[in-house]
Amino acid sequence: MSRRHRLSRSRDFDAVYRRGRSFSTRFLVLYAFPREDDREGGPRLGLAVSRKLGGAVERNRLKRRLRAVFEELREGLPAGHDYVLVARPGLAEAVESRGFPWLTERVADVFRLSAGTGS
RNA sequence: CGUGCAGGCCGGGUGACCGCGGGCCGCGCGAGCGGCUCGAGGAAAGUCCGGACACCGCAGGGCAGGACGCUGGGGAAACCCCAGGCGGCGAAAGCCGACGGAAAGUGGCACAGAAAGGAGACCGCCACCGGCGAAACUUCAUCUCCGGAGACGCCGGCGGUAAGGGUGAAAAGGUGGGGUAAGAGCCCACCAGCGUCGUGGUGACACGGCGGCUGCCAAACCCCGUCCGGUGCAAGGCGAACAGGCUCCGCUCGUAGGCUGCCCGCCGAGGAGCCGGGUGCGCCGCUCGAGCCUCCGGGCGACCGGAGGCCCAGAUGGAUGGUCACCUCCGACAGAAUCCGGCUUACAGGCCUGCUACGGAAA
RNA sequence: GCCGACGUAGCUCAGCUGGUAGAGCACUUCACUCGUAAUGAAGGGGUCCCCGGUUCGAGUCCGGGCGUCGGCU
Repeated sequence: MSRRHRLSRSRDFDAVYRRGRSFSTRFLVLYAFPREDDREGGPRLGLAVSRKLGGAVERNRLKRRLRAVFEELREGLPAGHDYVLVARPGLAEAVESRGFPWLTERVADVFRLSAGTGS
């Protein structure tokens, strides 16, 4: 997942949080926001994994897996959108016990929610 | 071989496909593409010590404050390491120890207890003096009666003592003997501690002789010795962006203010507050360093010296992942953010070397 | 990443120079009331965050660990 598909600036995060819509499930919260200046570029993702989720190793591993999932799903997402995916407590343990395909499904769920409302 | 102890090391590997960050080279005006190569740890952690480095205009002196504390050595330094001493634990190998000074001063030792440290004593014990005492006892005088003195007991006085006394964490060196009216390092032997002299050792200290007489607490204040300016890469530098108004203090009397707390000393023309506006970005610092590996030499060792070789993460929303296969069952703690040296804490499993005692086996 | 503060009863906090832990609210019981509240009286409740060390003795002093909350771009 290259840099052009990530959110890289604090102001981008602020914009998504403040002006985007949010969708939540048991383990994930997704903020979605359509960019105004660039409607043709690919979707971009930012991640938020707080220290409540665990230590640095655990949080890094979780972020890698979420990026891998995003990479799989990216083709099916609408262009010109910025997303911030927030992990909720318990997600890391759930992934450890239920495996990567389960995580892929959960992320797909929350993205379907955002697509369903149409933005 | 098993248990125990010490030291050192590893802490997933191989292959396939799809991906990520840095550097170099090539192509392209450019976004980028292709190739090669490198890409987390022994603790990267906690941020507990010590530095390097940077800024605070120059860091100057003193006080205050803080840190450390057996000896010698190593090291840039250290709440670090090595060797040794002393003390404690263990059957041993070995392990642990903030381990200067209580004979400089101040202070504390609750409750209990007579007393918690320079007071000398509440009870008790003992000598002497005085008074009282029915009988018995000893002795003097006596023919006998009567009587005197002693001993003993009680009371009072003046002294001597610290052996003993419910207590307490701790009781004025300990144990035994002599000695005495009763006692006491008063004297003696041994032991513990202190001082001093001698010998050995660089030294801590050890051993021996002599001497006097002895509580504990400095992780209580403190004394002595050594060391320390503060802040921290969110330090700091360059660029980009914004650069308006009001109020108060002061203007060269070195005053306002600054140089971490105070004083001296120095600098000294701007300083403080409120509202508004901008930034919330790019580049540098940023990784070659008290560096790593091998060999040789010195040293018990920490370590030092020399030669040769190597380049070993530099991200900036933050890079190692996903899917598989095999290795009989693959697994602990855990992720660089300026960089080093240490300490401490966490850690499945496994390997190597040496040592000790006990058990077993073989020769 | 760097720097700092705190942890004591169910809650909010005291506890100075080490001597055996308290206050307010809350809780329980009783009294007062027809009943409740308020008030009054009595009472219960603590690994002083954890592990070591110094000391005769540690909530207090000294190390180490854990947790919580702040500040700095």
